[in-house]
Amino acid sequence: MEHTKEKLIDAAINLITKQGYEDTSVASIVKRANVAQGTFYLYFQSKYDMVLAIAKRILSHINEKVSGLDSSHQSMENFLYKWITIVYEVTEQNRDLINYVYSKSAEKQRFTLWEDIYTPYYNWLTKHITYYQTANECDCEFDPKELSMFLVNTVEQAAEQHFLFQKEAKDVTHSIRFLHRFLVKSLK
Amino acid sequence: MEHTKEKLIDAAINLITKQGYEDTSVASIVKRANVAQGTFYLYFQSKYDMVLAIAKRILSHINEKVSGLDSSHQSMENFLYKWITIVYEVTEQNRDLINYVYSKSAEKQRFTLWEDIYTPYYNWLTKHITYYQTANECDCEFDPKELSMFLVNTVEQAAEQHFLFQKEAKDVTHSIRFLHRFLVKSLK
Amino acid sequence: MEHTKEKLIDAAINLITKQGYEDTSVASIVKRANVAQGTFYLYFQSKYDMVLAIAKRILSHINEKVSGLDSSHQSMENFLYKWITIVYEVTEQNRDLINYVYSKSAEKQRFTLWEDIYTPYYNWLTKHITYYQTANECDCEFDPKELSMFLVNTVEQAAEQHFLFQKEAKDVTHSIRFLHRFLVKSLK
Amino acid sequence: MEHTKEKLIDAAINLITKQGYEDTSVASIVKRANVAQGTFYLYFQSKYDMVLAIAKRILSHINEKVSGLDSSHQSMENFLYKWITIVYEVTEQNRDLINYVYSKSAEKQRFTLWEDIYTPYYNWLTKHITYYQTANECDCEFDPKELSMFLVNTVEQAAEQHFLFQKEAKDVTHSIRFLHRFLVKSLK
DNA sequence: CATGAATGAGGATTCATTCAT
DNA sequence: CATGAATGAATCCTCATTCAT
Repeated sequence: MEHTKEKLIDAAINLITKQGYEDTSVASIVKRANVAQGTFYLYFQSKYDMVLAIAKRILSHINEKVSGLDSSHQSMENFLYKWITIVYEVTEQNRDLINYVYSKSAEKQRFTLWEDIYTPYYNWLTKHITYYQTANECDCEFDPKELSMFLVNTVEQAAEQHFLFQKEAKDVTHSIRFLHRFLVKSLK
Repeated sequence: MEHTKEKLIDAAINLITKQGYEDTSVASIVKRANVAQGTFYLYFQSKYDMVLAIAKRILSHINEKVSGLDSSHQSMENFLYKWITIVYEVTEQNRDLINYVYSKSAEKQRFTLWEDIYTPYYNWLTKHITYYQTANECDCEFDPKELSMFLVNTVEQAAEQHFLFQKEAKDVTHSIRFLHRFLVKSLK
Repeated sequence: MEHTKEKLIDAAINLITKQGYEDTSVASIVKRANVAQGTFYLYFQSKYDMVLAIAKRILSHINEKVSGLDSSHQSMENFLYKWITIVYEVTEQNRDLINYVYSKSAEKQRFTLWEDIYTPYYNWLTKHITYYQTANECDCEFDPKELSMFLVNTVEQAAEQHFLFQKEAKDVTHSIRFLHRFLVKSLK
Repeated sequence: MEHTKEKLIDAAINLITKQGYEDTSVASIVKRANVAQGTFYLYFQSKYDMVLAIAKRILSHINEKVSGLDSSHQSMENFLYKWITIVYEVTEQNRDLINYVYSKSAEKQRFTLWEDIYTPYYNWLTKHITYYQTANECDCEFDPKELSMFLVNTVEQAAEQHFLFQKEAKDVTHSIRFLHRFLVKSLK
């Protein structure tokens, strides 16, 4: 038995993924979740508030998957490859959602919130990059924090691009290898 | 005396840049342009149709700036630096607009239009990359077309990221240099 | 305390009867019903959808009145006279509405709906005509179904005509008698 | 070379016949007539004014066709058959237009105009009915004027009905014969 | 916790009509 | 006679949110 809040989030993710945020009404979300209109506001202060909840869930999803990755037991190349693969997986599942959250984040007022959510992710990568720099597997001239942000954005962007244009029919593996090779060359 | 269509586009860019697409009503656009509500539909079939007009204008703006760049008279490193600088400039001016157009392009139905608009840009870069590969200034193992798309997206994404987080107060030059160094390492 | 949907239908009938369908805005309907604009769409999918609801109500109104008529207990002449009288009564009450529904029914796409609504009425009359043909009170050479449709339309049309031109000031009884005599002569 | 006014009327009839009056914009009429928007108001005071012009044209069309019919040279049965046939022809050509004009006539303010237009038609039929009553071919107990109006409306209504429901696929001749037989029985 | 009817401001779009050229 | 850009009120409809039960 699922909790009502979970049902709402699931319904929302499902619909937003299909139709985008603006085209997904609260009415359609509650309908899909099989609860009453008013119930929505028992769990979220507003429609936007719900997006934050979703963003948190996605990020925790990423964190979960990513927490298995450990720099101390493998080369940077391997680490990178595994991480890229994970990002592609998560992106495929949350494509439009991520897309929306990005675009919405441009609204200055709410921007800080989004930043807060992403910061742990950046920190996680920074930690590992620092490790590889210490281990001399990664070019030390890059600032680890700057590099982390750049990498997170670039990999996500490449993944989005891949799934958006997927009619090009190049398979995921090809796309991942291209990206991996490109990044490794720079990082070494 | 400006033409009415131009007045409308100017007003729209102005407002969308400030508030985003969804939060900019046709009413506010015509008000800012000082024309009647109906006049809008003399020049655009719909609100969405206008975004396309704007997108075309931005792209032609980019094309204009970029057409001065020539691979035959300079090294790849220089070429890349100048191109990145241009992208940063244009992005600063059209930040939220570009952001919106991206997010909207995720809607599959309208996707082709967007692709049509971007294709010449990809082609332009592909041409120059091929040149540098021939001249042995660029790693030949990358597929030029794939590489072009990746670079366009990555550079735009980096620029957007920079201006979005600009409170970090790192100056543009720093950000551009970081990106340039990263890309050059891979491409060589 | 009246149900909201009834309030809306009442307001709509009232206004459409006075001003016609196209000149009656949803805004004026909700204003007259004393509910909010959005409430309208809680009960009808569209303005047109409402007309169907009204049409159904009128037809059920007719059916109610007409269901008391029974061919087995009276001559065809009496039956016809009573039926005509009922049609005149209902027409007087719903004149412009009926008029509108007819004209709108000309739109092919929505035509079937209208047909569905009217069919039971045709069937009802067909049944009684068949009875009178069997009883040899009605000319058997007419196809009962064809005749029913013709009669329904002719009687309604005559009633409409009467109330439209009523400044001619001929009284209803006169008009009904004329029609009755004309039809009876043919049917026998 | 057609006169501009004629071009406009032709375009209007064409479009209204296809889509109905309310769904036919002045813009679409002038477009089809290949003239400028403003030109429309050189020939008609308003959109409604144009409908009157059209109504006149249809009626004169009917008059033209009908003027060939003469009661003195043929039996009432023949006369009636020929007249009904003409009404069916004209109705087929002007179906939706007639439909609209009827429904619009319900608006009281403009009603007189429409009556004025139809009166000559009623008079024409009244004249011939009187003739046949004198010649003892037609039941003298019917008031000729009342009868004329009834017949005009009934025949037009039957014709409209026929073409509206034409999927029933009964051919025109069948429908005309049914009507003819019905009316003749009464009139004799 | 849950309901769902009601709200009403706000949105995009249409269109008959005008008027300066 | 003809043009066609401009008008702006009016229309239908949507939707996030509230609140009495």
